[in-house]
Formats: sequence, structure tokens, C-alpha cells
Amino acid sequence: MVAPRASVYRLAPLIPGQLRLAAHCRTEYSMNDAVTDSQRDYRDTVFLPQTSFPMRGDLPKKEPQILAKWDAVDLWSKLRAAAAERPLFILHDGPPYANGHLHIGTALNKILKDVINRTRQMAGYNANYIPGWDCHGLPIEWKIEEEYRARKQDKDAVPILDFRAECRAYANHWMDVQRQEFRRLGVEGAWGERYATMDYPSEAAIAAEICKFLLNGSLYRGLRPVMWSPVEKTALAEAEIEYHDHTSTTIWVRFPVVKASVPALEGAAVVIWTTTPWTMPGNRAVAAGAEFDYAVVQVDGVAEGSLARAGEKIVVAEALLPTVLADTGITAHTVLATLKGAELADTILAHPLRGQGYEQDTPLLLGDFVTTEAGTGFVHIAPGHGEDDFILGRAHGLDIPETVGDDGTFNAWVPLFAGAHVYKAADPVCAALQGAGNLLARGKIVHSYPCSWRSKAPLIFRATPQWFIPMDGPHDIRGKALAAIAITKFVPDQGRNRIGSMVASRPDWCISRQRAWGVPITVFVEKRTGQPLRDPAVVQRIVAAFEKEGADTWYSSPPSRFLGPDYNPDEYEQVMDIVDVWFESGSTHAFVLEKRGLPWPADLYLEGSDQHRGWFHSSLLEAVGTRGRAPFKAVLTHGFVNDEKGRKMSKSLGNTVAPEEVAAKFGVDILRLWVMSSDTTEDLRIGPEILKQQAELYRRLRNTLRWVLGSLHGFSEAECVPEADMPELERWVLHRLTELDARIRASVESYDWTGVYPELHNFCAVDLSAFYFDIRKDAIYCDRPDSLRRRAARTVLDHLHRCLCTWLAPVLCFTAEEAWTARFGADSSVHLELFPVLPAHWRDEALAARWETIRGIRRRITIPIEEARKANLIGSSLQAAVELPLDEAHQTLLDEAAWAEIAIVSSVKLGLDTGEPLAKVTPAPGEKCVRCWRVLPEVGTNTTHPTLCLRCADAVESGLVCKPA
RNA sequence: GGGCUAGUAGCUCAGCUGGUUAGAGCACACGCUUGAUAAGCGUGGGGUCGGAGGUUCAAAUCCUCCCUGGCCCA
Repeated sequence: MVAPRASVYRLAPLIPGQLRLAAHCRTEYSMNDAVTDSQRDYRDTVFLPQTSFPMRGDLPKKEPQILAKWDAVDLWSKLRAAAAERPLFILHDGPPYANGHLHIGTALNKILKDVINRTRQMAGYNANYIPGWDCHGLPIEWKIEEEYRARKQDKDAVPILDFRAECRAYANHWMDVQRQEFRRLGVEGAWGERYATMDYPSEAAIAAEICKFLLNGSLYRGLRPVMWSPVEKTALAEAEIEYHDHTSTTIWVRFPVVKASVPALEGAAVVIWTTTPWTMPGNRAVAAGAEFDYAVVQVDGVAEGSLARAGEKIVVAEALLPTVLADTGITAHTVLATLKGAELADTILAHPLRGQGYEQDTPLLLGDFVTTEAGTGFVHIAPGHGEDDFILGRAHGLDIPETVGDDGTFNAWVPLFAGAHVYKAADPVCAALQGAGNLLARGKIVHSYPCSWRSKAPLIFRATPQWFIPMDGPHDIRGKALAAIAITKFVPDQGRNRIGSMVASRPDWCISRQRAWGVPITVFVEKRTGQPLRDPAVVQRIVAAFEKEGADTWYSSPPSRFLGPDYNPDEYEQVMDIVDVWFESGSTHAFVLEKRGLPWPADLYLEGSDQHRGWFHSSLLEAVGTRGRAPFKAVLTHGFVNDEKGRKMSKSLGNTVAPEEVAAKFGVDILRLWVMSSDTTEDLRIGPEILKQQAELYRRLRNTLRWVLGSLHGFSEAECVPEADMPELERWVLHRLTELDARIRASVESYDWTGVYPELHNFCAVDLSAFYFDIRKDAIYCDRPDSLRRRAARTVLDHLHRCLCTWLAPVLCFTAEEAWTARFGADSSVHLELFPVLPAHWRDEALAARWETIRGIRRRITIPIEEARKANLIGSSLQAAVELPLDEAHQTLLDEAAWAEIAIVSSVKLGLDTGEPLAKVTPAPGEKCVRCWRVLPEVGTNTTHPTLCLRCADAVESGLVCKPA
């Protein structure tokens, strides 16, 4: 139901009878009722605010009731129906992970999304928001495995479909929990049509997306080092890696020169330093920096216990010589020669364990990743165990040995160390090196080391066969992604840099995982050729099966079901890896937007700034790879939530703030107000004091609404006054409304809401409560209802109510609803309203400037009033008479009566002076009117009402004011 | 360790391309009001603009270094 709109833009004729009916009089005075008693109390003839809208919000109790009402009337459907003809606005929801309760960061994210959606909807768009969840992946799998471990059950003995069913049930449970928690936050959306990455149609769509890469020829299987967790026995995505301090054994190792590129190297040993002794069996080269100076050093003396030998020749970077000498216990030395790194190239070294199964030559290569920050200036290259190593090895045709198995132990063919675990390899490796005479030194280092985000166990780089999407090559995903970034709007704009530099430098996308809970990489590999099968008919069969039965069919159906009659299943290997969850969430645009017939690309993606590397990134690559452009037009990011001191929240610090606690203690509107009071482009803070402050801000907003509602009691359209007939004060308020309106509409378009709601609060506190309302209380309470001044004020209050309620509705979604229905009835809803379209002629800059001056001069009255109060001359400002000296230019700003009105004093006498002095305040002469409390000499001159001023006597006589019931 | 980003009154935020005694709101103090009353109004105190250097006639605003957070990466 749309609330009746006052026709205020033309002069409504004032029909006395109509007004009388509209006024909140139960009985009118007749002349016969007049009481001439000088003791008479006129209180009942005063229009005091009257409203059902209580002063205190009682939000924790009331919010759930309002939610229930929205549910009962199916507000979401009404919103969609109301906006059906409007342009669509699609904020595509980044899926939270279906695991655990909401935390404050998720709450911030969803509230911000909700506010953006609601503002777009109320600004005239059709904001259709489909929330969703990310359901597959390691954390849930891990939870289920934990339950197994707790029951001492062997995970590997559980059939995979049973395992996947448990994961699905787990995700379902938490989706349900989170949905309720999101709804409690007031987040409006298509909850009934929410998406989930584990829905069958989603799984089908994800498989279809994988197969787009398969069919266009870009998906490839390659051996390359990936971050591998020996504990979880899987490759990990970058987003699944954390860094923790870790103690590693460091070794300095001699690589004896076999064939020297220059004579100075003959008989010397190149020394490398590494923090991963277990990579020594995988060594295939040593790298030097071409520009660095290297010293050939003869050892002349060694400390006790040193493994260095007097007389031997070693080569290290000159810049690192002092630290190497200290670390290896060399006490005296002679520099025999200094060589540029480039001169060392083509030298052939022996593996330090030559003679024990490591017979290959070790070439000395040049690499631009070599630094002289630590170590020896030589980097040992194990192509299967590092990114730089892999690239350098590939460039020089080195082989990539698979030395380590998926459980972290050396493979059976590895000489000396077969079966040993890499975590425990330091001692045997050192022992072997020392036995071979090539261990120069050994030490320990504490450094930041990659670990699994789940098990916290240290990770290793390990060469394994994985599936990749290439960044470069014929499809040039990198180039297209960078081009897409260039035309995307980023709020704030720094996001462009951040994602851009990542895309520019990232390696090929490894999309395979050796896990169970996810969407399989639906590929068959021909055993004979090792080539993936690229047949659209096969793809179609797979996708159709997934659509109906979900991805489980990959495990339960015989391969022949997918391969069809044209291929012999015996000749094909079915890939059992699952796809990286980032690929899944990166495909949401396909099954949430495209598949459901919504516009593509989305208008907006909105997530925390960490998603530059996460969802924004994978969505971009996925869409660019399959559709050639980004799935979003704009990307909005917010910061992270810290505690009141700006520190990261953690359970151990005890500084966490849970959304449900805020909801229970303060109410969700307070939490939502906190979001919009903060600068969300930066990191934000929350804690007890900040929440208390938000509650105070809320109180002011609420009381503003309450006074407006109370003062509008009995208001009818008949009272309305056109703007042209209004006093300047009213026109100034309307002008202010146009300023706020402009600010809000600009933010609707730009998505930048920083400072808008603080400004709205400021308007309520400073312009309305402390100024306009305070001044107009006299007219609203005491004027006869047909006075132009009072009618104009109430007309403005009507506009204020509509503007404030709709402007606040996206944020204070509960309170605004309450303030709207308090006036327009329980069947109405502010959320079905649009932001009012304000007449352009309300804007009046000249008037605004004049009132800026007036308010400045007003302070020249309030200051001396305070002094008079201190001197016990007066109490209330209405007890004051003011002499206000003004210079020539300000004489015509207002007349004396108007000055008295805006200063809320009983009289003002203007004088002439140039120095902007303070006004002179004296006790006002005359008696206090018992009705309006102004102190005027005229009080007592009306014989019927001897205790009233003339205005009040007239009001009472008018027959338009009330008497008690 | 590298990149990005921030550090202005107790709190949340303004202070554009350097230029009058650094501003709001909230909180606080003290009054007033008792017809927005577990409300409203007024007045006031409070900041060496993270620190140290430098550029300049002039710096919160530009440069360098440092400290403390945060995000991302290694």
C-alpha cells in the first residue's frame, strides 16, 4: 500500500470545517464554555506532540516482530512486483562459506550489500538480490574427518559417496543457520531462491565451465611444483595457505667444480645455502646472479668444530663473504679472485652426493631471482620444489624429478633417502653430505613458513601432475583480464592496482585438488596418448547427468555412461581430482546470473578487500577465459573489522564482537547504523564504546522522528501550504532537503556512502532538533491551526517525515518501518516507497547563504543569554529581552519579531553597530503568558483571558483548539 | 622480508590541488527547561594533526626515515 501523498505543490484551499475535522479535537470550545478565571490552566488548548511511536526503540524485542510481519505479507514478493517494470540492478552475492556462525565481518559485508540494494531499489531500480553459499571444499571436509577421528573411524574406509553425503548435510545445516542469522540482520533478498554451489544445477554448471576450458583447448595437465600438504595429501590453493614461524635446519653445501668456465674456479667448490635440506636429492642446478661479484676464497684458518678445511677453495658472493665466513667458522682467508656472476655461467658442478647415486652434472646457471640478501649468493635449484626453480629448469631443459610422494616421504627410487619423511630428512641429509665431505656448515633459522590453513602443518613445494588453465598463450587470459580491469569501476579506485598487479604476475591457474568434497574435473584422458578427450557430446552427457543427479554421478556411474558408444572405457582414464573451490565460486556468475536469465555482467560485486586475490580474481579469470570479459561492471570493497584499538579480533585476545550479541543487546539497527557511520573503504573498528556511541546517534534519529510524528498528529492534506507561501525558515528547511537529496542520489550512483548518514544525523541534531524544531515548537504548540505559520511548519514536517523515513529505511530498516507505519498504518511499508522526488525550485542557494549569516548572528544572542543565566537574571530564554546591534548590511535580514522567534526570546530590539558585538540581554518586561510562556507587556490586556498574550487569546477564542475530554 | 593502505580531540569522521587562531557530531563538565522529559536547549573544556628530520615566506596537507596497526604476498 502506498501512503497518500500530500498535494503540496499547489495551494490547497483552507476550508475551516474540514480543518476542524482534521484537528485532533474531541470537543470544540464554544464561546459559552469560555472560562474567565485568571487561574485557568490553558494546557489543554496547546497542541502537544501526540504519537504512538515510543521514545525508546526496544529494538531487540521489536525487530523480530517486524521481521515476522514482513514474512507474513511476503514483502520480498511485493518489492519485486512493485519494481517489475524498473531497470534491473544486480548486486551479485559473493558466497560466504557454509560453515559456522556469522562473524562481524560477514555481518558488515551483508549489511553493506543490503543497504546498497535497498538504496538502489528506492532510487527507482529493480534490485533483485539472490544470496548464495559456497559449500564445497576443504574446511567442511576437514570437519567431517574430525568427526571420524573423534570416533576412531578410518576415513579411507568410508565410501566416497557416503562421505560426500555427510559433507552435503553439514553444509546444508550451516546454510540454514546462516540464512536465519542473515535474515535477523534485516538483509532482504530472494532467500527462497538462494543459490548454493552444491545445488545440482550449480554442480552441472561448474562442470560445464570446466569443460569450456577443456573444449577450447586451454585446459592442460602438467607436472609442476605446487604447494602441497603432506598431512592432508593435497595441493593447496594460495588462499588456503597461512604463514607461521617455523624452525628450519639450514645448510651450507659445497658443489665441487668439475669443469670450470674460468681457470680461477678450478679446484674450488661453489657454496650454496638452503633452509630445506630435504630438497637436496631433487637438486639439478645451481643459480647465480649475473651482476653480482663472486669471490674465490682460499681458507687459511678455521675455528674449532668448523667443517671448513684449511687450504680449500670456495666460491661465494663477495657481498655475503663476511657472514658466510662467520657462519661457517672460517677464521682466516685469502681472496684469490673476484668474478662477475656472468663469468661463472657454463661451469659444471658435481652434486655433493656424487658417487652415491647422484651422478648427474649440475650446471651453474644465471637467474634474476638470485639475491645477496641472505645465503651465499648461489641458489640451489630443485625444479620439482620451487617456482623459480621450476621456471629456470624448464628454460634449460632440466628434468623435474618426482622425489617426494604424496605422503611427504621420498620415493623408492631416491638414493639414500627412500622412505624417509621430508620433515625428518634434515639429519640423514646432513649426515650423508658430511659423509661425502660436502657439508660446510649447519645451522637453524626461525622464519615465516607456509602452512596449511586447516592443519597448520608446514607445506612443501612438490612436483605433481596437476590440471592447469594457462594465463598466457593463444587464449591470453592474462591480457584480456588486464584489459577488463581497465574498464571496471573500482570503489575505492586503489582496488584496480591491487588486483591488476596480481593478475599481471600470477602463474598459471592450478585448478585440481586431490580431495573428495567438490565438483570433479570431468575429464577423460586417453591412456595411449595422455591427451584429454575433447568431445562436446561427452561433455553434454556429463552436464545433463549432473543437472539431474548432481556431481555424485561421476563417482557412481560407469564411465561408459558419459563416454557413450564411441569410446572404449578401457582406453580412458577417468580423472578423479576435484576442482579448486575458487573455480567454483568464480563460476557463480554462470549459474546465478546467466542460467537464471538475469543480466550479465552484474552491476556490482561487493566483498572485503581480501577478495582481490579471491573471488574477484577467480571470477575475473573464469569469465575472461570463457566469455572474454569480466562478470562485473563495478567492484566495491570494504575493509576489515578490528577492535576498538585497531587490532585484529581474536578469541585469545577476547576482543571479538559477535553480531548476534549486538542484535540481542542493542538491536540490528544499531549494527547497521555502525556500518554506515564508518568509512567502509578502510578498516573499521567496533567495540563496547563504539556501539554505545551508535546507540546515542540512533537515539537522536529516533527522537527526531518521534517529534515529527507527534507534531503531525491530525495532519491532513488540507493544511498544506505551497512553498511560495511559506516563511523563509520553512523554505530554508526545504532547501536543506534538496542538498541531502542530492548527496544521497550521488551516492546511489557511486556506491560511496561514506559520511552520508553522519550528515543525515547532523541534519537531525543541528538543523532540526536544535534549531528548526526548537523555534517552531511555539507555532506548532500554540498557534491556531489555521495560521499560515503553523500550516507551513506542518507541511514541512510532512515532507520531513517522508524524506527521513525513506532515507533512513535502507539503514534503519526496522525503525524507519515503525516510523512509517505509525503514520500510515500497519498495512503500509516504507520499503515499498521510493525516495521522494523533490521539486527543483526548493533549492535556493541565496536563501541558504542568508540563513547561514542569521545563524551566525543567533550565536551573538545565545552567548549573552547564557551569561544572564549565570548571573541569575533569567532562566528560560523566553524570559529574555534582547537588544541586538547589527551593522547596516544586516539590518534587513529579519525584522524584530522574526529575530525574537528564531532566538526563542520574548522580544528583540534591533540597534545599529558595526563591530559585531554580542547582544544585550535583560529580563523581559511584562507578564508570562500561561499558554505560550512568552513574557510580554500585552499579557493582561485581554479581559476574557487576562493571563494570555493576544495571540493565545485569539487562538483560544478561535474555537479551533481543544479542550480536555 | 616485499607490496598496498592507514594513524587528526576519549569515540566516529571532515579538512580539495600547502596559506586566516585545525572543524563537526557523540561523549564529558556546568547551567537552563520540565509542554519531545529515561527527552529537549545553551555554554564550555579538550588536539604539539603517530614520531624525527627536511623542502618552503608558510605544512595536518609535499619529501625522507622511523614507530604502530591492517590487508595481500613471499
